[in-house]
Order: sequence, then structure tokens, then C-alpha cells
Amino acid sequence: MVDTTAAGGETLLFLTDEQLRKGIEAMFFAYRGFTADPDRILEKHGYGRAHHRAIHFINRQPGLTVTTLLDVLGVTKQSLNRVLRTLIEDGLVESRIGQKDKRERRLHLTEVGATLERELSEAQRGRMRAAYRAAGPQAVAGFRQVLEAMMDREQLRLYQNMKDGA
Amino acid sequence: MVDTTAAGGETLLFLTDEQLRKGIEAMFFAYRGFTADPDRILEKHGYGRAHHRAIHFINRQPGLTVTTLLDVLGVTKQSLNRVLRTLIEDGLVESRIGQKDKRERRLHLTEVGATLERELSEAQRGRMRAAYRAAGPQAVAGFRQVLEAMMDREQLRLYQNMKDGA
DNA sequence: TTGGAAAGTCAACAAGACTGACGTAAAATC
DNA sequence: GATTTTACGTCAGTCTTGTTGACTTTCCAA
Repeated sequence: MVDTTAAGGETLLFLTDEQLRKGIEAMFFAYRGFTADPDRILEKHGYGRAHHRAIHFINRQPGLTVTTLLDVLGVTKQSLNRVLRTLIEDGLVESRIGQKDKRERRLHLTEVGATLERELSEAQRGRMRAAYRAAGPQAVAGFRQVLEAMMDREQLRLYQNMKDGA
Repeated sequence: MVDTTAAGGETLLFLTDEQLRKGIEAMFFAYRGFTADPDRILEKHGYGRAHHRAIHFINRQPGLTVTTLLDVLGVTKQSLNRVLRTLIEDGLVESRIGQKDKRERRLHLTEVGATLERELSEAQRGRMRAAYRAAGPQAVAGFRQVLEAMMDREQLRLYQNMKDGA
């Protein structure tokens, strides 16, 4: 499937354009599957993907500040604020003024928010689990390796700062 | 990293929620890296991701019909039409009336379109190649296996219908 | 005490998705 | 031959999610 050869003690890969294009298409189609289940749930509740992303990371790092979340999501504060405002208004997210630094807003999920988070996460983890099981442990390791190698420096840093599931 | 055990001759995976969440985040951050380089190029030319996707698949299947492209991209014809119209107006895509069935429009890249396609593709393939090289051949195989297992039936069918890079 | 960072607001705008309705031409079917 | 279906295009309106720019309030720290 993929030719390898030894050269100076290292393993070299001969990658055809076709192989690389196929990888690109795999990312495209798989990302659609990846978001399909949460999208259906979100629609029922009148939310979009942006809400999901905010909910996901607030759940992962309870008490994170708006600025931190901004960095993680890679959007402008105006864009995030619109999403955050609706989540706060709807009682899914709580914004607490920082203890030490009172300019900061510490973000937490409420019980209602945590319930939606679980619903979304269970759907997405279900698909991920099925894919992992179908592909096997070696494939899972490879999957993560390639994805990590595909990230920008900054994205990799943010990714590694998350609670580790390795 | 990932625990395995033998049970009835099969390999079972014990996947913690943490591992699955980490996989979800890997997809999120990696997809950002995946689109970063083309996005920069597209911006210079005044196009968006939707244009890139159309250009990519027209290049992959020269002469494909609008309906086929619609299925592949998974958007409405109104949405695709807006993108396609600008690409045709700008002389990047040519729309030829079908020989056999004159209702069909067969889509092709012009020389100008093919040039932009190369520019976009080279950037994206460059990152993919670097990631593949960094991760190694076994990881590449695993990467593709997991992504394929993550697709919906229909997406997998479309994916497999593409020229094969395996 | 003053500069700058953090947070938030308002306004305007654009890309890219959606629905629904309508029209035309060509092919397929009855 | 008439009718229906398919393929495509378009008009109109809406929504989400992103953008920039300008401006305010709060408050920490030099």
C-alpha cells in the first residue's frame, strides 16, 4: 500500500500525489461524519456548531476565561460573544467574575448545559468509539499521530494542554 | 497507550471517555491545520472554502455533472450555484452541455482553473506529506482506516468512487 | 496615577449554508 | 403524442458564523 525504503538508516516514504489527494478527501468526508450526529442534536435545540465547540471546551476546562476560550476556538471575541451570550441567557453557561482578577470571566456549564454536553458528547464519542473499534488499536495510534503532525505549532500546544486521554 | 485484550479470538479495545474526547479534539485542531494553507491562498484570490471544494472535485473527475458534484459536496444546488457561477464567470471552470443527455452540464477546469487548483493542492499536499512522513507508513494506514470508519455509508461510497490513491 | 489589558457592546458586513417557489429544456414514460 | 420526471438555473428571503472597526468600562500593575 505504501512503499518504504531504507536510506541512511531512516525510513522514507514514497507518496504519490494520488495517495495524498486520497488522504485529503478522507479528511473531508470523515469530518462530515464527525459532525453529523451532534449537528442533528443541536438543530433540535436551536443551536449550531459554534455553540457545540464552546460547550465542549467549557466542559473540558471548567472555569476557563473568555480569552483562553478565544485562543482555543480561534475566532474573534465578537463572534464568540454572540454564541456565549445566548448560552448564558438560556442558562446553559454561567459566567463568574474572577476571584483574583476581577476582569476575567470564568466560564462554567450549568446542570442544563452539562446535560446537553453529555447528549452531544455521547453521540460523537459513540461514532468515534465505533471507528476506533473497527480500525483497531494500531490504527488508532496512527490516526492520532498523523492528526497531531498536521496541526500548526500553536494548535498542537493547545491540544496538548487539554487533559490527556493517552 | 491503548489497552487491548483477547476475547473470543477478537481484539477488544478499552476506550476511556478521555481517549475518545482527545480523538475528537485531535479532529478539531487538525482540521484547522488542514484548511489553513489553502485558506490563505484562497483569500488572495477572493475565494472561499466552498470554491476550493468545487475546484478540487472538478479536477478529480473532469466532466462530472452538477448533480454529481452536488451529491459529493452535500450542499443545495442554490449554494453550489453561487460558487459555480463565479468560477465560470471568472473563467476557472467551463460548463459544457452533455453530449448524450443535453440537460446535463459537464464541468471542467480551464487552464486558469487548473493553475489555481495546483497552487491550492500543492499547499495542502505539502502539509499532508509532511504529516505522513513525520508519522510513518504504519500511522498513515491507521489514519486512513479510522477516517474511513468514521464516514457515513454514503460518504464512504462517494469516497471510494474517487480515483484510488491506495 | 496612568497606561494597558481584559471584557463587553454596537454597528455593519460577507460567506456560505438553508428553504421555497418558479421556469425551461430535455429525456423518459405512459 | 401527451404527461411526467429529471437536470439545471434563478429569484427571494433567512440563518449561522465569521469578519472589522469603534468605543466603553473595569481594574491590575508599573
